[in-house]
Formats: sequence, C-alpha cells, structure tokens
Amino acid sequence: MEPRAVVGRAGEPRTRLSAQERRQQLLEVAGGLFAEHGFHGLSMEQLADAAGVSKPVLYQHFPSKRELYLALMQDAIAEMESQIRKALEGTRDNRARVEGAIAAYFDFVEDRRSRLIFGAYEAADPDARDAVEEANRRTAEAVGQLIAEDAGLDRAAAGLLATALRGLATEAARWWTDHDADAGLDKAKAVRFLSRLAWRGLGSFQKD
Amino acid sequence: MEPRAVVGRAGEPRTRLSAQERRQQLLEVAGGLFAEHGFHGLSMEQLADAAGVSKPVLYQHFPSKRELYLALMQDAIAEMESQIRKALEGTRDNRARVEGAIAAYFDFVEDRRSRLIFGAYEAADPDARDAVEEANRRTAEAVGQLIAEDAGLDRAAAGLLATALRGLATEAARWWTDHDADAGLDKAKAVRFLSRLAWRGLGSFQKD
DNA sequence: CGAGCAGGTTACCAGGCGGTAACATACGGT
DNA sequence: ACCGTATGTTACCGCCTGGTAACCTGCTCG
Repeated sequence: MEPRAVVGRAGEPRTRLSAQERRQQLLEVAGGLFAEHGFHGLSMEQLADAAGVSKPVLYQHFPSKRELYLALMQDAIAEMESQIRKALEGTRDNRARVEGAIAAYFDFVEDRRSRLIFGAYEAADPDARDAVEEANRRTAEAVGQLIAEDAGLDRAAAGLLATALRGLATEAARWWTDHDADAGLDKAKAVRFLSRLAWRGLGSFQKD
Repeated sequence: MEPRAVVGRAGEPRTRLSAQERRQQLLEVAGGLFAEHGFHGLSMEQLADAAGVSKPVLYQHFPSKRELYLALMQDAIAEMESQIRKALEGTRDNRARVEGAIAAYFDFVEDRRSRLIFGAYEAADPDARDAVEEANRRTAEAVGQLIAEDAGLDRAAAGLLATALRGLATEAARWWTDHDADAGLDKAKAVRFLSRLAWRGLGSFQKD
C-alpha cells in the first residue's frame, strides 16, 4: 500500500512494482532514451538496464520494440496536436492565433519527447512516417482553412503557406532550444519576433 | 576500349569495370538507395546486389558503411550549400536573393539525394548530425548577415530569423515535392508565393 | 603465348540484437 | 502459516549484418 519508492532509472531500491506502475515507468524511461538515441541507437537490453529491470519485463508490457516506439511516438504526436489546436481555438484573433501556435511549438520542442517525432523522418518505418505526416497534414489543414478564409486562396496555396509556417516555427524552435544559452534571447522575445515575421508575411495575402 | 555497356543496377551484361568507373557507379547506386531507405534501412549486401556486384567489391572502394554514407552526405551538403550561396551571391537585390534562395531549396529537394540530409537527423551518428548542423549554421550565418545589415538586428535575432526562413523554405519545398501532383501548383508559382510571404515578413524588420 | 595483376567471387566469422522458454521469488488473501 | 499468482530473472536461440580471408579469372603486354 505504500508508494515503495519508485525508482527513475538504475536506482538501487529494486522493489517490485504493480503492472501499471511498471508500465508507466517503462514508458517514461523509454520515451527519454528513444528521444535521445533514436530508434536504432537504443537496444531493448540497454533500455531494460536503464529502467533497472530485465529484458523480458519489457516484453511483458509491450509486444515489440517497434510497437513500443510507435506508441510513444503517437503519444508525442497527440500531445503536439493538442497544444497547437488549443492555441488555434483559444481565440478568434488571427494575430493571436499565429503567436499562440508559434509559442506552442516552442513549448513542445522543449519537451525532449519531441525528438521522437523529428527523428521519425528516417523513413525507417512507413507507419512512423505516415503518422507524422498525417498529423502535419491535419494541422496544416486547420491552419490552411483559416488562411484560406481570410485571404481567399485555394486549398493548394493555403496548404503550402500553412506548411511553410509550420517549418518556420519548428525549425526556429529547435534552433532556439539549442542556442538559447549562447544567444541571450528569451523565449517570449523569440516568439514575438517570429510572430511578427509570420504575421506580416501573411498580411500580403489579406483579401481586404 | 569500348564503353562496355555500364549497367545501372542489376543489369545482365556483367562486364568488368575500371576502378574509377566502378567507384562512380557504386556512389550513384548507393546515393539513391540510402536516400530512399535510410542508413539503417539498407544493408551492404542489398546495396551490393543492387549494383550487380558482390559485397567485398564495396569494401574495395569504401572502408566502411558509415564512411560511405558520410561521404555521400557530405557531397549532398556541399551541393546544397553551393546552390544556396550561388543564389545569394548572384545579385545585390535582397528581394531577388530571397526568391533565388527559395528556388534553390526547391531545386535541391527535388534531387533525391537531399533525403540523405534530412534523414540524418536521426541522431544516429554525431558526425552526421554535426555536418548537417554546421552547414545550416554556415548558411544561416550568411543569410543572417544580410538580414542584420539591413534591419539592424543583433546576431542572435538575425540567426533566429535566418533559421526560420530556412525552415520555411525546406518544409515548403518538401511538401511541394510530395503534393505537386494532386495540387496543381507549379514550382515557379509556389516559389513566388513563398517569396512574397518571406519578403513581406522581413519587411517588418527593415531599418529605414 | 603465358604470366601477372586488376577486378571480382564464394564462403565464412564474430558480435549484437530482438525475442522467448523455463525457472525463481515476493506478496496478499484466507 | 501457507499457497497461488503476479512479478521478475537467467540463460538461451536464431538471425541478420558489417566486415574479411582465401581464392578465381580474364585482360593486357612483353
């Protein structure tokens, strides 16, 4: 009945955990390590060791390495989509939407699990690729619709612009997380900068 | 003395090639296949088979899989940098520079070898990651300097904007290569669209 | 013509990895 | 107290893959 000191990784206590607790712990450890080393850079044995557990325990909770990775990825994707959509739906002011969505990307990229998504482009698994592309497509669809509405563009053009904005936000966010230390530039300021860039750029397509 | 029918891949003729010819052929085949399947998705044996040759021949020309891949990647990176720099140095009109650079990204992304670069984010190899990041840093530096000059921004801000523009161009270009079929949108038009977005966005930072 | 060498092949090895069968042990209910 | 079951371990397998040693062959040139 006591919490029994759940150990993060490679800790000593070594107590038995309930199935649910163990599963949760494994998901957390796996998320971090896969994000850091990539799918091929991490073996199930390494993962088990890091979690302070033996390999078969992993297979008690997940049917295969691939499925474990995919599950983690889907989760990260869902998290990202949710944050973006929240930013888009939280207001009716398009300027605020742009800024909110960019901020959402920045927040998400700070989470190391975001690497699971970016790393997935390695074409390795078609399912992984598809999952990411589907998510991108859906958000581009949402953004594109807003753009199309107020600029009178066709779907193709709107999709292109939406994708361009996603690229702008993600790459800038990734750069920022790697360079905020040496480039005294706080997140809020960076987000404001990019919003300005994006918003003014979009302005050139305004219908009215 | 005759050309002896160099065979692209898995062809029947099976004639001996000179070391140089063979090396060149292997580089071409490897470039295509690595781009398509990724580093981990292609074995040396598969590669050898595809080239119509046995495995040791590969090792006669390249010391290891890793080095072969890295060499191909470095080559792709050099190609990309060269095209971008050409676009930036070809004119003094900044508007034309933006459009030229975006067009260069579009051209480059159409080359399937570009996948070698994007796929390299899989953190697999630190050297691969570093090579890509260095290239990105160098072009961001070049672009950032132009931006900084005409907008009076500090290095950090200029770097952020430059990175954002790179993200905009690459992601849009990748999207376009995947969707040009279903979204009747020709390249020139797409490039013009994105240039407009980028240029107007940059306008908000103009000094004067 | 015949020998030497560049170009190419077969067959193999060692190590790592995903995955599993068989066995061991802590813990809660009665 | 004790037993059943959920939890966990040791030890192993088979396969694939990067890489190599040993051997073959046909073109070229004296």
